[in-house]
Amino acid sequence: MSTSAPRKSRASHSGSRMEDVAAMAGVSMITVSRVLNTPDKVAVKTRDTVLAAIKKTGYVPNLMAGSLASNKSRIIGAIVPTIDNSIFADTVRGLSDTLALSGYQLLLGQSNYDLKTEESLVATFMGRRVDGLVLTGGTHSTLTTKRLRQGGIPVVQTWDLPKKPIDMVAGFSNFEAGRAVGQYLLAKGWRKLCFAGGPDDRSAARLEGLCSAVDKVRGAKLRVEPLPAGASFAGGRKVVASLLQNMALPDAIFFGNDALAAGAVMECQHRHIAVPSQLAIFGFADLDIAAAMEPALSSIRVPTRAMGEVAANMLLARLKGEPLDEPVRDLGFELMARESA
Amino acid sequence: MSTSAPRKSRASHSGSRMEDVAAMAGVSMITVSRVLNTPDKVAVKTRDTVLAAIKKTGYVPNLMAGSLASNKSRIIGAIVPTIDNSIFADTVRGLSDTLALSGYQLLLGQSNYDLKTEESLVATFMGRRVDGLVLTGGTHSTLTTKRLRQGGIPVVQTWDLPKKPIDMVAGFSNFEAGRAVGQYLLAKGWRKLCFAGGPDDRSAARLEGLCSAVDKVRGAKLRVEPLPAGASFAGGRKVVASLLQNMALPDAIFFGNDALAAGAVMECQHRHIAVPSQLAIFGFADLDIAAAMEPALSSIRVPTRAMGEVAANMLLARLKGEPLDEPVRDLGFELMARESA
DNA sequence: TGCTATCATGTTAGCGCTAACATAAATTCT
DNA sequence: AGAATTTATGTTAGCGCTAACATGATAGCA
Repeated sequence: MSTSAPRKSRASHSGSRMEDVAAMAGVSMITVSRVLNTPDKVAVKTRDTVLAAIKKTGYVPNLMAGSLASNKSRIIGAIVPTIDNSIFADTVRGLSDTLALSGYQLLLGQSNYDLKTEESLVATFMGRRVDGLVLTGGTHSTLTTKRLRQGGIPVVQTWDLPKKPIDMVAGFSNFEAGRAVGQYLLAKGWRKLCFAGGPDDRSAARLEGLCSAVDKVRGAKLRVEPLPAGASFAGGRKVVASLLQNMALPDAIFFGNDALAAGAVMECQHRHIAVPSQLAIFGFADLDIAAAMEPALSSIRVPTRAMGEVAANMLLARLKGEPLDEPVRDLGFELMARESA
Repeated sequence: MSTSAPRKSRASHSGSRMEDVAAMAGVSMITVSRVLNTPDKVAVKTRDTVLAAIKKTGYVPNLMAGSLASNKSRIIGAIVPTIDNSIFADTVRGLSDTLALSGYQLLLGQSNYDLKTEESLVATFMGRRVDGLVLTGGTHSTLTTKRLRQGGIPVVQTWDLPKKPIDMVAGFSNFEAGRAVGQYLLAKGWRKLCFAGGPDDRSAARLEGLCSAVDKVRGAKLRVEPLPAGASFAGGRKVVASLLQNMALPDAIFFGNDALAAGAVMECQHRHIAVPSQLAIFGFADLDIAAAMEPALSSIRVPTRAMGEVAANMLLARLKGEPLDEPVRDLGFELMARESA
């Protein structure tokens, strides 16, 4: 019989607490805690009594209190430029699925391609004591980088291969991807190339790669068509339309995204421009639509989901204290040569 | 001069704590707390001193500790079937953006269309003491419903109009959407209709609506082509191919998703089936591609992003203690009549 | 000028849980 | 059998912060 003191002042909304369960089961609080966290360390009989008490009281453990006491939140923060872009969504899904298997939750933030926003998200996430952090890309504000280097929590950068990683990396080389596309298009004989992509640093890296290929071939020219962030079919159509209007139709366009590229193909069909003979179109990310449409879209297949999974596994390994053989993993990409280029 | 006792035993990884900042600024901890949470209640001069101390120490407040003490987490939980479907991604984005404006973060969970998974996510989220919860759809396990009704936290259901809402709703009627499509297709003279959609309850509601329209018209027939969850262009192509193979091509198909519908259109183009004269195709969700493709896809425009925004605002209002005039909001839908049907 | 209202800050007492150490009981070993 | 180990449970002391109340200083008003 225990003297369970009734709840004092500041009552929370919540129902029963661990104390109530412990009282009902006739054990101490720590035993209840152990039943929940390390059941193996509790005798089967005791465990069953406690479990019964939990069920009876409808006890829901307060994980925030647990996190504070143990200094482990079981939350991983992830920051993506935007979630309404299916390519990042796939990475988030890979992350979320893998983390869920180990009982971790995902706190999601969107930077909207803005380093300042990312900076404040990182600060908030650190304040919430996330156990780990996943970032998109390799470019961050100096404050962000500094905080993360000092913070002592594991960090994975994805979607690129930064030269000076903060900690771990699960990505691929945007530069090499751009170069591969350049070499491919040039090998096919096209000389007037066009790059139509967003303003972010990963697009920039692909553009650099493309440039490096173009620079190697005499007579090859490159035009850059800057696009706002956020890919859309309509955007792709517009690019073709405006290029045509300016009498500046190139031989081939490398888009920052398959949605843009697909839109461009649609515009070409509308205007009876033959793809690829009159205009070759190359996409990026190898979305579902790329292989499904006609003409099928040539594209770069990127390990979208794998980056999320690998990032999650790297974090989990680190959190378990396992040594990591390879903190920087290049997951590669694949050039999918199809009909459109 | 304050006697700042050095940190005792169980040291956490973290840097400075509120105590250190308070000591440096020569004030009590609660003043630091107020500078952070209710700056208006602190004299400007004191505030500046404290702010300077915060900057100097690089103090990052431990939000978990704050949450525990105040019983407010500033975290909203959201559960979607899957994030890699752009339609839910839009809702998540609306949520996240709106919540961020008020300093709330989003804890994201994926149910994979499984009520048991949803149930355990709800339990975890409640354990984390989220301040509010956003659910997709109106069908949940009885335990989930019970827990949420008792839990006392604000809940918003989205993407449907449940008959017995748990709490608040920001959705639209899938039944009415299905019926609207049925009436539209029938009015155009098509009689052999086909429904190709997923197994979830919202698809089911649309199918019911479609049925109710079909039942009213003599000679109208409906065939159901069950599809796995998860829309894809390739899936849409397959539907047409298999229907054709079985010599069972209907007059019109209502798909559960624009990606499926777009795939179907592509397959028709491939097989030289005229759309809509030989086969009408109707999509759902009015994704970007619907208006951009050719023939443009008829579809149901759904307030994807708005549902997220409205859900967020409902939660925020409730958390501020403002009374809510309309706990159930039907955000409607719009039938976009284009070329494909 | 005295008396109340307002503002600025401080003190006390937890929020609900777990780490670390302590103890008691059951087991193994020599 | 007695010491050394293992297993099962308990006790103590916080994790880092904020609510609630208390206090002292300043301003407002007749």
